[in-house]
Amino acid sequence: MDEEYVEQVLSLVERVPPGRVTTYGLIAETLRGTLGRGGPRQVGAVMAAYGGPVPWWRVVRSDGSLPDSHLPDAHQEYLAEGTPLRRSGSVDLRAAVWWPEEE
DNA sequence: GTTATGACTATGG
DNA sequence: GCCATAGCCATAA
Repeated sequence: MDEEYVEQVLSLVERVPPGRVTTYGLIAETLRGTLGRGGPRQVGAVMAAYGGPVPWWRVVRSDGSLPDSHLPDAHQEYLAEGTPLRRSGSVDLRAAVWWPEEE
């Protein structure tokens, strides 16, 4: 099944360094390069189903804002990790974005 | 095969 | 950066 896809997604999320974040689209593109399938929405679906154990707050939308429901928890983690935030509470992507390949 | 749905993205305002 | 709209990938009914 898509167990492999799930494994890859979670693996990448776990690799994100503290204080940095990545986006659904970046993960999706990386996996599309290796597995040749999936998309941002699939990554989101995987996170919704299996994202519990991993640092899901380090995965944000392409504009730096977060999924509606996670703001309170995520904000707390960002403060603890020193993730660059903007006044609105969204992440400052320009400073915090992390590309899976650069590790 | 067609529709609806979802932790999405690109584009225009 | 935020809002609305259109497009995308995969799954389910």
